[in-house]
Amino acid sequence: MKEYNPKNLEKKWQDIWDEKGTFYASDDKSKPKYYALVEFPYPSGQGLHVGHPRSYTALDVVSRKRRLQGYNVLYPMGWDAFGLPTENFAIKNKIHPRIVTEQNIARFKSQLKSLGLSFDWSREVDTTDPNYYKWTQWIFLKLFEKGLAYKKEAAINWCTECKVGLANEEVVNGGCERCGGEVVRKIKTQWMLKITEYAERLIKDLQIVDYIDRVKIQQENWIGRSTGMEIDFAVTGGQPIRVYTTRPDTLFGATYMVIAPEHPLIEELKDQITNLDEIEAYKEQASKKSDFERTELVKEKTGVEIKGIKAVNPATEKEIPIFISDYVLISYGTGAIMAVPGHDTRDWEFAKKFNLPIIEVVAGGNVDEAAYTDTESGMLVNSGLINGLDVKEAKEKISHWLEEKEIGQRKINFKLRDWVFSRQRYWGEPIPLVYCQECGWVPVPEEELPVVLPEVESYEPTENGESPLANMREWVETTCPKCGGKGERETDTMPQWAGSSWYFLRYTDPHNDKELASKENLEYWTPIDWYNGGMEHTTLHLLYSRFWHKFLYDYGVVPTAEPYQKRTSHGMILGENSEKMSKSRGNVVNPDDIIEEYGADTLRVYEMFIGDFEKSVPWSQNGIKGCRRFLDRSWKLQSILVDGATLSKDLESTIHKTIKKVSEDFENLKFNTAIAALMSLINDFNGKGSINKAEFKIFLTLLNPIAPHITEELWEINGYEGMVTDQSWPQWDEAKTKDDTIEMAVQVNGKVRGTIVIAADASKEDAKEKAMADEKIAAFIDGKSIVKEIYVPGKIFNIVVK
RNA sequence: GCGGGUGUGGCGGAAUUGGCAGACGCACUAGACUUAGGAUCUAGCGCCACGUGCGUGGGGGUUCAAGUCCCUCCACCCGCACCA
Repeated sequence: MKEYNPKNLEKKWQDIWDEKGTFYASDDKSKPKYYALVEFPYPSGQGLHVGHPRSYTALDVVSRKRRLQGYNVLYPMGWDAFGLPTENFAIKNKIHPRIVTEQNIARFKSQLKSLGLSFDWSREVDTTDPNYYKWTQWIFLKLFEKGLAYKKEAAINWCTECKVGLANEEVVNGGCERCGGEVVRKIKTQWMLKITEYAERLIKDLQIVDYIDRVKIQQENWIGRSTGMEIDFAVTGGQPIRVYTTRPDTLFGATYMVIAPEHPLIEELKDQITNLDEIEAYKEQASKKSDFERTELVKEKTGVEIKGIKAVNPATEKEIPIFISDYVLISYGTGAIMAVPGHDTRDWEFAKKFNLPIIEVVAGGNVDEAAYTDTESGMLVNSGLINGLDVKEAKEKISHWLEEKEIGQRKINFKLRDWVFSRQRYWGEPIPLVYCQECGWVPVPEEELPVVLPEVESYEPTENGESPLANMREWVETTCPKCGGKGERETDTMPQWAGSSWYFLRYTDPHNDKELASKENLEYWTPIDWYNGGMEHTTLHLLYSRFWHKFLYDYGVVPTAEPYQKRTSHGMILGENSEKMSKSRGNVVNPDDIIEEYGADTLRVYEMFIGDFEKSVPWSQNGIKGCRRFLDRSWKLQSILVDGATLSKDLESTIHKTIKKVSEDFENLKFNTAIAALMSLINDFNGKGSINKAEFKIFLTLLNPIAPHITEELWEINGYEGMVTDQSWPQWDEAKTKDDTIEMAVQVNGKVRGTIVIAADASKEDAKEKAMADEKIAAFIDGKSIVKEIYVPGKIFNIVVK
């Protein structure tokens, strides 16, 4: 028997698969299709992380199994290659981001190939390829055409030292990550996409897809639909302030108002405000904080009363003070709230600090101690016309009253905000618009796409916060496509999310230069049958891509309302010390090293066996060794291999059970227990001392999706016909998975006191007879009287005694 | 803070969804083989006070029966919109 040498045999099979195009999806549409998708990676300079293969191997297992089941499988891979780290690396090392990207992709690709993943490499896509981003730009133009892209002022993080716009991640403790300089929020006009227009459908259509619950819940909460009221509060000497509240029932308890520091009211009423200096100083301070910092409850509430103006509570008709405070965000609701300290925790804390009156309007708690926020029980008090009602009734009645008086209207609100789509960066898709003094923003004609990124020497940020492209006057200055006059190109680029919002469509027809993909191919391949990816993409990537897909559906480009039929999520792989793997922690494991030492099959088995697929799990070098041992034992089965075309009697039932277990576990992300079942099967083979060819064949086929190289090799050297990839998935006979006799636990007063061997369908009488015959069990019953007997056939027999 | 999630041996985990807690693997211990062992094989392996004992983050409850259901408390992890 040859030795198991993964290094040689894995390369051998990878070359064979490549040469034969074994895993190319066919465009022959007569076969049933299966589209499996994993998130394409950002090809970072660090190379592949051991976390990547967890997801990729999982759906590789599913894809390989589907092929054996006769499906035409599309399992593609590509590169989400625009992005900040590449650009920063390029600036720092004076290499063009194009070159950096190419190098990183080459590295990633060779690493992925060495894992033996069954990707269809003929359909590889790269978001930075002009032939690809042509269509990203095309989609943007369609969004623009339909009025879903618009310009709006929005805040960016601005480093006052480097004079650069920063990503949130580049802001560390309020300072610039690179220079430590002060970071403020600077207002810039930015392109926005109206994802909020799709908010309702993005929630509703979660009902028609099969996503794991926590993904659905997180998306729903992120979209944050709430029903409430907008209510106008009169202001002395000015226009009324409109607030949004989900608790109109507490209106009588509103003892002051708070507006966000950015609220336009301050500008409007600045002539009447007597402490404008103080207000401006507070605004200045607030501009330095992110929304996240501002809403943290742990910190002390801050704010300033706006002196010189007052609001009037429309229910009590009392004058109440108006504050500005940074705990109210301009981006949610109307940017102003009615504060009800008795029944909102944040308002309560603010009221305590500024000594404002707290009025109880829902009885049930103690508003001197804490805000009473319960909406289930509790009755309205101190509330005029709604006294004595419960919260639900009160909401209805006060809403009606406000509508009649025309000072309030019902309003559905979303936490979801529109998508800030501009970046002042070089390494992204140019936004294909031209600004003309005469015509305004004009789209670049479709036939002129792609608008290619200009190749230049310097892509460093500009002094004033504009994109690096703004310095490239030759590129910027153009003619207006509409009137032919002078025009200037938009110099902001798209965020990295753009390219990843539709990449899965391109895989169906990656070389098409007429459309983003042909109708026939989209009809055949979409929707994606199974999409696996990280939980960290649940609220952004997943939502953005669903939004684009729905837009394309409305536009008539794609045939389905939802892109992904099924979505699952894998847990993170942590370092051996249970902390997140990172260079700075020094706990990074490089998959190349594992493949070098143990082989790709061992790494694949390990990543699938390591633990519950959906949970995060620490890396373990010892665990790797155990998985290599499993493959060694699989290899050594050859030494006990004998002839035989049918399953031997004593292994038949075990094998059928294992086929069932493995088949089902692969469908349910339970790769760990599937592998455990295969390990047990090996133990059974070794226990018996021999394995025949029919049995070995099934074993190899079951193991193949997880460990494809070793199984092909064993298939070949033991004289089986063809390749494992040409076989069909084994079937199990349900009848043969059922045991005739079982060992049943017998309990006395709920505690197991012994077991009996009994027919699976035995009667209670049989069970009792057997149980009483058992000395140990009998001893526990002896001298006591039987009160109750619970017999659950096939499961348990419990005797209750007194 | 808001939203989501997770707590089971020394470790990763399993448990047909209310029915024998600890499958499978790692680590460890003993033995075999061996010139050798970080190889291989065999056996053992939750805890202790060794009992009709205890045990699934803590406390309480429902049930003949609870890791699983209910209440409550605690700890940890992930996301928070310009990282991908």
